[in-house]
Amino acid sequence: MPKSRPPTIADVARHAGVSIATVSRVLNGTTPVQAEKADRVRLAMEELQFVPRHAARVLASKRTNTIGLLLPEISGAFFSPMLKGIEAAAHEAGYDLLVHSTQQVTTARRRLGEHNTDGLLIFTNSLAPGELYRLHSLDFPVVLLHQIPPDSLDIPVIAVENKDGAAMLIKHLIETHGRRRIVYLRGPEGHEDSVWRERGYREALETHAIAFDSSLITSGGFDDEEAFTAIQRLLEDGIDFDAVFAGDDDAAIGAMRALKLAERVVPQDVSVVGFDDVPFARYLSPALTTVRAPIEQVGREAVRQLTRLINGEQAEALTLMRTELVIRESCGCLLSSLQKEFLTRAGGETSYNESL
Amino acid sequence: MPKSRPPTIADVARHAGVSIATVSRVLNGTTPVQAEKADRVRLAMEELQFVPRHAARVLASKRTNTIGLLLPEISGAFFSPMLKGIEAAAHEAGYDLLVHSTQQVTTARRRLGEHNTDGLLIFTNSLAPGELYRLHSLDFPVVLLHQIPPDSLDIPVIAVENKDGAAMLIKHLIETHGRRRIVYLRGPEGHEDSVWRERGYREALETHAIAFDSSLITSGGFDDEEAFTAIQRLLEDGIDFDAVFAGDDDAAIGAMRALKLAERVVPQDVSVVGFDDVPFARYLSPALTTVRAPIEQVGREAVRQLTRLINGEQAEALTLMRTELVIRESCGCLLSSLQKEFLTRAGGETSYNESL
DNA sequence: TATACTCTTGAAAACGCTTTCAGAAAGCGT
DNA sequence: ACGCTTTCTGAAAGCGTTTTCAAGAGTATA
Repeated sequence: MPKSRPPTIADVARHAGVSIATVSRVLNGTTPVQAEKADRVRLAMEELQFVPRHAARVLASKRTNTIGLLLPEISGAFFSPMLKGIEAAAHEAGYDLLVHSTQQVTTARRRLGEHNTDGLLIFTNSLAPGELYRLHSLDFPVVLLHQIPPDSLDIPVIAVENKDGAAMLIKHLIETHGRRRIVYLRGPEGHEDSVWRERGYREALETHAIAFDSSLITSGGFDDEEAFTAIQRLLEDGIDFDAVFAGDDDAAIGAMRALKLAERVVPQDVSVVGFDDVPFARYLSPALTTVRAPIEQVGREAVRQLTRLINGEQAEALTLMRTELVIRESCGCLLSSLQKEFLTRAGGETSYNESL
Repeated sequence: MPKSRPPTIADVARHAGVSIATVSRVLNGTTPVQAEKADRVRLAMEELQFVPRHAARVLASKRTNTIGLLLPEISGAFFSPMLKGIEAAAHEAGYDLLVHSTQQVTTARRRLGEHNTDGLLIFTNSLAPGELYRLHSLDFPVVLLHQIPPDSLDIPVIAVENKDGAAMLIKHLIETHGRRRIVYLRGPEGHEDSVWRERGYREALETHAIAFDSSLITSGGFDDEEAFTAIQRLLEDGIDFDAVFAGDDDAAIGAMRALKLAERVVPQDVSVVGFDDVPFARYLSPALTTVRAPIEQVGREAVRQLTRLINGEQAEALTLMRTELVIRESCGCLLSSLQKEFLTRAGGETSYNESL
């Protein structure tokens, strides 16, 4: 047995006594094949342990059956559910998933594009605009996640209802807890989500005739460390505030840490709310009040729109996934009896009165 | 301009006045090319916006420059840092990353293997043994993460020092906090990590001459829900215990929840410790004492070993990454003053005495 | 019985690169 | 000048599929 190279379609054909074209046909089900022959082919494939070479199929058929995912970095609690949704949906649609993170120097890296994928999912600003233009001009299927396309290029976008979510949150803080001086911890520069959350924030303020105070806006960077220092700075500067709307849940953690360190009790002294409702949000203490963004769904929906594009169908220009207010404790609500005890202040100070 | 198909190497060659072989050579740097010609080629590539088709290269060169990652499911706090390490290392080594989760029915799915990757990273038991045998018999590069190969096949393994980590943890519980009836929440059936952690647990018990009590061992499934019900069952059954060693941090969360619900205070009544030190561990309250597993490093190391295998070099048969004890509060240690207040029991019962 | 279809099938032409192979050009020692 | 290397280059042969295209075998129609 000198010939130990993996079997090809030709080997299968010989073994089954048919032509390679026929093997290809039973492989792809493109054209009917006489039942008995098809069985012989299948048997031969089984016996030879034949696995078609992906590259050859791609080269011949011009379809990669692969979609690419581009993201700025792999981190934060947000990432995992999104990837889960994307992977699952891609799988179901029969696509493989190629993942690239662009946090590192992209120079000289084999890029994701027409040459190795059928379409691209692009998260936030993980791709240079130039490349985006190039792909667009090629009519290459692309879907943006949490990012509006530059120059209103007609590229489908999937995002969550940031503005509404933020507005609900702020409204709750104002109406239920009487907060009026609410800090907004903005996300990273140029981040779409952050911009819309700020609009929701302002809208809610306006509704309640509370003047916008720019000294209450600072950057928290969707990151717990950054949020931590941001709140510390506010405290040092003696800025007066009674609530913090963190740009996302990760930032909320940082905010809570800074407040605890400064002996400001959450939620009695200061309410803290986040955004996303990542898995650990409910396990913080106090449990984080936040807005649930259907992260996994966003991933699934993105794949759905992308496959449409790939199939030459029309895709939704903008898909906004509904967000939902998740009220827990960090705003001041809903202290379950078993956790209330932990919240009672040591020195016997005013213990919190359940507001619901 | 009727010809709008993407340019091929032939177009570039024509445009630069050289043969396609030469273009290929400047593309890959395989053979020296006259400087002036090389420049012409590069210029032509630039002008035509030439991007080599991945499939064609793979087909011709038999190298995919892609590695595959197979995992049971995308979830848990553990996942994200591991993927981060893998992606980064793969990127640095010049490989693309194909991700497959096998949580769903794998039937009829285009699989990962020789036909579309140069090597595979296999996490826990995300691959049927039969397929593993097949790949091994083909000498296909494979590295296992957190899983010992069946029948001691010579497949490299990357794992963390589970036994030592667990032993350190249990030792700490016994020596520093005087715990003697320590529950062990085992991970999912057949999970390698879990087995070794149990060995560490037993070893530590033995060292301190504490008899092993099988009624203290139950399954927590590396999952917060499962751990929750497991602890509840223990409580209902009236099993007496003063500490819980959760199989991992996710399970620790579930355990803490169940204990709180049963009004057993952590860490005063019961110490709880986890394993992994996932990002949120420090933010739980009380902050989780656990063992730090260098998850991201595991990912990087796995890629390193895999690329060795791909390059025909020898790989390390077993790489055990060092673990490190992370002492926080849930064992009973280190109550920072600002969090102590939250731990004081409501009814004015014995407040905890700092043990450090 | 001839005519026109409908089904199946195989031969062969792509698909876009890499890589061997041999030859041309250039450099070198004598 | 003469052979001998050493460099560089192009022609052409794959790589393993899919996909025409045309033809053969039946079947139904006339």
